[in-house]
Amino acid sequence: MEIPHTGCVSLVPIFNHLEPEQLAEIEKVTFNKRLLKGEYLYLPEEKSDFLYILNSGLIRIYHLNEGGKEQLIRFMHSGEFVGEMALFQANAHDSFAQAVQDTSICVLQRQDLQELLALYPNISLKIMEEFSRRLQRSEKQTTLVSTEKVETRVAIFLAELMEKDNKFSEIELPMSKKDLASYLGTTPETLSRTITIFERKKLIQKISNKKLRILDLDELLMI
Amino acid sequence: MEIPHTGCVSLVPIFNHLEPEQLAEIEKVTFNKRLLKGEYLYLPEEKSDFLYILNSGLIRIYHLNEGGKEQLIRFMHSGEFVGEMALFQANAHDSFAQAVQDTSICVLQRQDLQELLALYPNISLKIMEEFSRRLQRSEKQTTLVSTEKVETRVAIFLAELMEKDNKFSEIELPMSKKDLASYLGTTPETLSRTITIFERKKLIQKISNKKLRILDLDELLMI
DNA sequence: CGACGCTTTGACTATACTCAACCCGTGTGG
DNA sequence: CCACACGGGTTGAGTATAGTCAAAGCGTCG
Repeated sequence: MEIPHTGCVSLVPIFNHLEPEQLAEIEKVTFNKRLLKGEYLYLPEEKSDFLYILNSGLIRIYHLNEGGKEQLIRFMHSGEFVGEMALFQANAHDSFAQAVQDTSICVLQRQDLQELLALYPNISLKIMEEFSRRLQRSEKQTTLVSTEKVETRVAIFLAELMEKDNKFSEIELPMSKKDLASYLGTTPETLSRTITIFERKKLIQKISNKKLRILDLDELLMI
Repeated sequence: MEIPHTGCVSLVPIFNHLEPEQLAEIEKVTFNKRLLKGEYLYLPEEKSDFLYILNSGLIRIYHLNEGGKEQLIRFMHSGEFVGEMALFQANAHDSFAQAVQDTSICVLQRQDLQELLALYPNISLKIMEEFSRRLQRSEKQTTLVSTEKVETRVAIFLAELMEKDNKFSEIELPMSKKDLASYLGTTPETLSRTITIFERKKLIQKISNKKLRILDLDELLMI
């Protein structure tokens, strides 16, 4: 399952300021791990001593509340890392990390990472930047979920997609509606109804299951 | 307003692994800032090049949504730091930081901090640990707010207070009910009603405005 | 083709918000 | 010292919002 020295290191943003020779050093201490669709990278309460960096594929990170309800935290894309909870903090994390496609991952051991950090302090800066981004995003998400109604949350989400991805005002939902509902702190039923309402108001237009056309961005953001 | 070399550095957790001589070095580049109750440490969109470490006092960090509704993010207590958004990330933050008491703060400039990080890599580890904790807390908060109903959120909050602070099952609310409502993603009215319901059910007992006695922790957590 | 899971729609209900009134404690000024 | 204003807190009534449950449609994969 684990094959050393796989060459994924050069692709990783947190290392992209390093010289080729330094990357080669890092290569030597990384391992590769592969997950099939549906398999888990880790489970809550697991004690894990690794930093995982996603090479290719896609990982879905979510919480489960007491009642078994899912809360999607985020997706992890190529180049992003996870596992830091276990590395920098005694506490176990409490999330699930599940591959939604076949996935390839760089694995770095705690010990090796800590040596790297001492050797190349800029790696720390990169990691802190990423943390900072994630934290900011997470705090914003809490604000959205707790102060805005579902319609507004959906509208904002669509508008943000639009900013990244605005080919002819067409956007593609980056996840299933079920996951999106969970991410936005609502249910699939309510999400579905909300999208239908937007369509009736001529704000958007369904193209296919995952694709939408934004007809009136300004009006959408007024909601 | 800003008085250099104030001696606050030795109290700061992220530096507590350093030697006295090293602390003295850091002292030289820190400044002290004082805020009166109600004053702001920073506002959203402000470009700030500083790391702030709270020496004494209390700071309230919150977001404002489009409609002007407040979302309390967290309180910053002695020894905690803030300002990292501006330091590690190009983006401006989007929160307000307001003193709720008279407050004294250590200020470190970007440049100086970066030099310190290069010199003492362990500081990075401390900061990452703290980020990690904050991120975990924030993601958990999102989950709570979006998957649990208000009763449950309040119950969990009280139970967590109890764990820290369980002198004779008496707990003291660490903030006003107004702020607590915002923190828990609800309104003061609903929070008030919820507490009254708990009291009617003999789960808790009001002692004073800020103090409660927990009568039945197990039952409370069943909700 | 059938099974499964995701999605949509409908009807009903629970939950929590809004608005308004009132209470209470504290601090200020006459 | 009292009166009053102010902000926080509580209570009530009415309503909006979104959740639940159920059924049926749709797509995809074996």
